[in-house]
Parts: sequence; structure tokens; C-alpha cells
Amino acid sequence: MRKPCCDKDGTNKGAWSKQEDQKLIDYIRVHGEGCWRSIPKAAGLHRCGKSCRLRWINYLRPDIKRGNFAQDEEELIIKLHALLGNRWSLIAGRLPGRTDNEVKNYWNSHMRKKLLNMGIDPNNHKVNQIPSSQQPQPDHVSAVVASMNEEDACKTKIPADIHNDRVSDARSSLEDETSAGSGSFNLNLDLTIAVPWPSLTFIDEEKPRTTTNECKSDGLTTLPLFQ
DNA sequence: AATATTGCCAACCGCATGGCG
DNA sequence: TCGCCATGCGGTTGGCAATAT
Repeated sequence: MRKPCCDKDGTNKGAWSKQEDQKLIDYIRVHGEGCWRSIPKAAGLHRCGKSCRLRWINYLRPDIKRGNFAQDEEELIIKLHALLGNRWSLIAGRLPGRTDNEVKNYWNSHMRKKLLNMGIDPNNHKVNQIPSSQQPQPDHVSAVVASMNEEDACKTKIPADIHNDRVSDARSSLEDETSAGSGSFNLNLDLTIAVPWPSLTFIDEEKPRTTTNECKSDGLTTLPLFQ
């Protein structure tokens, strides 16, 4: 039986107070991120390290972009989701200032519905046989999907592994998708995306995170599958 | 005005993974 | 090679606000 990630007794749960936020911010400003398990004690917080990490990453980090998603962000999410599946951290990594939790929530509450309304299955991005023709179209979302239907768009091979672990099953599912035959459409994978900013630590030389297939050039980072 | 329903989002939980001894 | 530990990730839940009845 796995031990709990932290001592459940004596730790606060639920919403964070302003005082707690401030303590965490102050601590990280001085000491930086790292060793989340020891941060609560060091910062004088009655929280588990996991909770601190989540709070910092999803809410307190100074570079978080809050508010509605822009049109191009939506388009990017759709493309990336078609490509990667529910790899929210990877998708968020391509959206400067957005967190995986935010992208996930936005997908589940907005995008999913939007696609369904358009007669598109949000899980596999296939157009349903009986599209809901009542929907007002096309907006930019349907335009994205339409672009994904273009012939010859899917020239790109999926690399052996993008992130080594879980992406591989996204890859296999994508391969199923793209090789499924005439029933499925091809995806436009021509995505060249600028490096989001420092939070892309997995390309940091000091922390090589198994993204051996990731390439950098001219200040842009492009996943091999997007090249 | 009161109650029920729905939607959103912050936070939690459990599992997977990688590093290290 | 194995086991432990810390961290990261994705799915799920709980609580609050907005909306409908």
C-alpha cells in the first residue's frame, strides 16, 4: 500500500486564504521553487507539498495569463488536442501563460461543448455522420476543423516518442486515427509554435526531460512532428 | 422570493515516472 | 536490480455563482 503523499493530519484542505497565498509567494520569491515537500514547513504553511505546488503553478505564478482564451489559443488547443489527446501539460506548454489545469477546464467546459454543437466528436475529432446542422457555422473553430480535413495535410510522421512516456499512447491512438482509412480525415499538423517562455523547463539543458526529439532553432522550438 | 438546476473552476486524489541510494 | 521517495500528470470532485423554474 502506497504511503500518502503527505501527512493528512494537521494539514489544511480546500480553498487557500490570502495569508497562505502570501506566505507561499514570499517563500518562493526568496528561495525559488523546488523540494515541494519541504516548502510547507519552511514557509509555515499547514498544507501538503503537492497542494503548494498546485497552488503556485495554477494560480500564484507571476506569469500566469488569466481571462478568456483568444481565438488563436482555441485553434491551437484544438489542433494540439487532435494530435496529443488529453496531454494537457503538453498542450499547455505550447500556450504561454496557460496551465494544464486551465486548459483542461476550458476544454471540458467550453471547447467540448462547442465541438459537440458542431457535430464533431471532441474525443476523436471526427465529424459525426449526422452533423447537427442547426448550429451556426462556420466560426473559427469549424474553420480549424475544416483545415484539418485538407488532403495531404498529414505528411508528418509522429516521432518515436515526444515525451517518452504517455505520449506514446497518444501517438498510437493518433496513428490509429490517421491510418484508419477513408472514414477519418487527415489532420493538418503543420504547427510551428514559438517557445512559450521560460516555463518550458523541459528544454532546459540543466533538466533534460527526455525530450530528445525536441529541436530548437532560431528561437523557436518545434516538435519534430510539427517540422 | 425561494428553490432547483446548471456550469465553471480551484483543488484534491491516485497513479505513473524518474532519480537516487 | 530493487525499493523508496518526490514530483508530475490527468481524472474527478466540491463549492460557489449564475440562471432557470
